[in-house]
Amino acid sequence: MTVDHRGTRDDANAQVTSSPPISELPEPRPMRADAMRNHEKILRAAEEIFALDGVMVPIDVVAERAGVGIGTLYRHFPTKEALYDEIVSTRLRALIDTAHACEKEPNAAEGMCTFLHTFARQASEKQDLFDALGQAGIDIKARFSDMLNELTTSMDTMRQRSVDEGAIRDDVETKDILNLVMGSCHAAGYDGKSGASLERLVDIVLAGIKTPD
Amino acid sequence: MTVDHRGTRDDANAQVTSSPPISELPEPRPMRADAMRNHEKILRAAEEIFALDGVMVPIDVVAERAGVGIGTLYRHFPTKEALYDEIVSTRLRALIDTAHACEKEPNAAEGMCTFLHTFARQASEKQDLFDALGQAGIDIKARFSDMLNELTTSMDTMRQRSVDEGAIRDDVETKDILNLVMGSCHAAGYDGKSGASLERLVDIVLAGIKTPD
DNA sequence: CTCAAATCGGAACTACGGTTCCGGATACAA
DNA sequence: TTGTATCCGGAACCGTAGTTCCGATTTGAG
Repeated sequence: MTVDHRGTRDDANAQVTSSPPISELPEPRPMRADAMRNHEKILRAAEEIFALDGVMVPIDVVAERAGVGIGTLYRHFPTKEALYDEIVSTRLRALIDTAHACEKEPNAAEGMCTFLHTFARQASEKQDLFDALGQAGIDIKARFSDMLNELTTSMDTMRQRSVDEGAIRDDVETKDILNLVMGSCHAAGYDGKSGASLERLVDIVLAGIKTPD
Repeated sequence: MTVDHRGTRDDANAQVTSSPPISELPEPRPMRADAMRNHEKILRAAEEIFALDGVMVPIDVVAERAGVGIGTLYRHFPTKEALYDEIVSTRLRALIDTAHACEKEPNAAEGMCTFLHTFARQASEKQDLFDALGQAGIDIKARFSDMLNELTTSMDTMRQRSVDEGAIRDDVETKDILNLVMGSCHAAGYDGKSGASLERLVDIVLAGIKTPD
């Protein structure tokens, strides 16, 4: 916790050696071929492992899976969290895009339905996403607060429009819906076969929030 | 993980010194007054702290709160998990009793409703209970598997009877309901004020599982 | 009051996960 | 081919949390 997260490492700066105020772009050199290859390998390994085991996996497991040493991993990502950020924010971004797409659906309630199903599937397939969204406490959420805001804002648009349509009740908050769906993911997750049952659970939530009678 | 959990300590055995087969109760001596007092203090402190902060609190925090040293704590409970067990199983027991009581309700669906509300309130007030029920993975659940079984069995009776009454849909599993309600607790928990909103969330779940139309 | 048994307290040990450091290997420009 | 800037690997280091150990203290029977 409370990590600095700034250039203690040679990330991609430290170019200018003398004459400070020259504002030319000093072409930071492309990165060696093997380094680039390793960067990719690490990213891919992290993606798989985080998806399967969540945030809690020891960092060296990722390194091993990628087939590189720990030192190498840390050369490319200054912190475990930095690596984690990379993966999760990509996934969050995709989710946000989906949300924006669903917003455009003429029938708001239908858009919401579509989105929640996608959301649930994503969260239950990618353990790391699930962790970021629910489990792990304040600190990890704070890290993605901007994206999280964008997501809930988008969801809230859908929700409000659905309420206006008279499709869902007006006394449910967006965050509630989100957490209810997370509950579904949790339930489905422990079964192993997260297939059909997840769909069913999300439908239950949808049934629960729709306008009575 | 994988703790022995058996008498590496002087818990309350080690009585017979010679002549093994004498089956008299060798009165293990009542425990000194101060020891008994400390035992109580530890239990009370653990109850409060676990309720507030969950399973993750360092053990020495509990000791400090109880006003005893770590050594003393370990004299009374051979393991952090042992202490944790004590607290959680008490709470689980109470929950099970409630479940059995609700089972007796003539109107099954109503009983279920009552139970779920109690359940939700308990889980959101006692962080440790919440942890044991949901969060923390396999290992911690295994520890309470017997009680958990008793609980879900009782719930399943209610559920089945409600289905027979035609009150709730027949394609929802008990565990699903449980996890949905846990989702509600999670949602309510982060607000701080877990009061009214929790009630509402549980009602949403109930609305979701009731027979359509 | 006296003393041994029981108990206390916390320093020290262990295990584990994140991070740093640096000698050795490698890529690639000249 | 050669030289060096860059990169690699993993041993070592640090902080955290659980647990053990043992000298100091306290209880309570005689």
